[in-house]
Amino acid sequence: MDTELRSNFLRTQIQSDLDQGLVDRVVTRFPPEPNGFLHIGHAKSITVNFGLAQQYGGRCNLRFDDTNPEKESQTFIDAIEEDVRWLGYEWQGETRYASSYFGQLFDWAVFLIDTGRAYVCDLSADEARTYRGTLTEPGKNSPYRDRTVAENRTLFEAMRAGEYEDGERVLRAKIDMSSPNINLRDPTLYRIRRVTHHQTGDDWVIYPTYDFAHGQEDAIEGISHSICTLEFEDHKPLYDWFIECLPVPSRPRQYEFARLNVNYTVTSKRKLKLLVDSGAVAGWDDPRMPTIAGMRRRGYSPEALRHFCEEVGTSRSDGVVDVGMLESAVRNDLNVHAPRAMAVLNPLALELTNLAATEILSVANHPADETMGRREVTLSRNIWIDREDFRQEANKKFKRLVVGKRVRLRGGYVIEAERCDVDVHGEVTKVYATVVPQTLGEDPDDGVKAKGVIHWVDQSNAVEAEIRSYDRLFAVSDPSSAEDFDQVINQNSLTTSTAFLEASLAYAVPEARYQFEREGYFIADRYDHSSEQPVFNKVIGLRDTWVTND
RNA sequence: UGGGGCGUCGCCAAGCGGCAAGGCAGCGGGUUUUGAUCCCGCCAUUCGGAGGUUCGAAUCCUCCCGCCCCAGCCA
Repeated sequence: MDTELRSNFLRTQIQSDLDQGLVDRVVTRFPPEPNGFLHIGHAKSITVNFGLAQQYGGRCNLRFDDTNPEKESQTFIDAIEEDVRWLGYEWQGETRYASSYFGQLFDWAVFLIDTGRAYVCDLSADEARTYRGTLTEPGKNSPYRDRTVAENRTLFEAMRAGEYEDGERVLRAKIDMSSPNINLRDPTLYRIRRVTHHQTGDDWVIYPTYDFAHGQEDAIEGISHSICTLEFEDHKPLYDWFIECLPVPSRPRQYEFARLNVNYTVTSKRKLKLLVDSGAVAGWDDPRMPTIAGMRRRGYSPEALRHFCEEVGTSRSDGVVDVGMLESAVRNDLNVHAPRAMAVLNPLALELTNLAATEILSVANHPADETMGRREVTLSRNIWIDREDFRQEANKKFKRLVVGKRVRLRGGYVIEAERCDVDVHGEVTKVYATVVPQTLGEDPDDGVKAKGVIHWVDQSNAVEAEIRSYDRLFAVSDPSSAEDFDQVINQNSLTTSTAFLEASLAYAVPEARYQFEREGYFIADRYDHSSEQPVFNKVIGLRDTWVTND
């Protein structure tokens, strides 16, 4: 699956910067906060940042933006690193942490104080909000705004030394309380938080805010293009203000793109956490979750995800991508890479009354790729077929087995149904059929061709397996607009059943993907599958254009 | 009613003054031992709207309309 690189504003910008000699090397970074698992929106950001670096021969860093220890943890750091690698990317050098720059950031805060550009403010959070004004009214200066440099230094050192309670004081930039851009109304640079940090332990009781940290982190790492999402555009003047006021080692530039939205799913860490905490799903990596770990367990491949992100494009206009586009990318990849096998999910017994002895058939593992080889499949007198593939009578549109009619057993013979057993409820319990001789690889001599092809599994060595079929987690296209998740969650998003697999599938390893012919794509569960107790997750069904009107 | 963005086919999205790419979905037809795949064809005289500049505008200018973001000591 070749992915054409299409033009977008970021590539145009970078190409221009390179051509004009504004930058000599592209350096990007993927900067997640370790407060949850990565989701499809992050996958987009990852492909954008690592992809750009790759395309232009540059580098991309992985940096944890860990400036708010309250919600962060090592667990998330580990999961995120694994996700990035699994997606197929390797970052430059060691993993970076905003927290490893805390010392430098503190010194720069002092520099701002010394140059009269920052002050310690004693206003409470509520008071500060009042002073900030509103969208249409300017704010008022804090009564602490004109403290002397000396006083500010003393107070800020005392904040660091832990002499004040959480929230008692903050360090703020002195910019413009009447700016129409609220981010410039003396934003907070440091706040007091007596929280043990997952990286720095109890070294600090004050932590820098995102605004004061991010640009400087970029400058320290020599980031040339700091790419983020649209909602940070209003922060750019502040980002630039710090870069210009501080003796930073480089001059990074921020660029913003529209975040990825996909219908029938949510891409908000807060909402995903809600799903996990409420027990609506089994965890962050539940196959129904739009997290990278969830999609991995579901059976989506890194290639499919990368291709999807490229196909969707990167622009500055908000939009909602149809989940069908993601599914298309998944099917596309699986169609090419997944070996075929047979499994019967809804078994109905069928006896081949004229089959004398068990035969061994050679079946191709892929209809269009002979390099995937062939496998041997046994055919015995008793086999399983799918209940949906048999009818006592049907119209001409039905291309499966009907009493008195013929179908071909995939990879095997054409058979003809003679009769069937029916129980007291009218349900078919067993089908009897005969093998039409001389039909291995050729049509019947009598000219009566098979109506279609059905899959089957030999009863004599069938492997029993648990099948977990997934449907979309939400019943509505825009679940994020709902006030209450309970209203929009699809209560039947998981269905478990037992299936019979062809014998060769007993050797499937965890995370191996197959197409169970005519059923869909399946993956051996990463955690629960074993040869003794096979467990397969349904990745996605085959495209189905069959109109059920017969 | 302040500031910042965005509006090109049902959904994404190229295009950057020279006469509307591509993908997804959809619709026809062909091939097929998967109702899959594959193949062929169709699918915006028109770019939120109205004016204007120009030989020529989706691309430039003006006004209007619609949608998104910002008032965390979150990121």
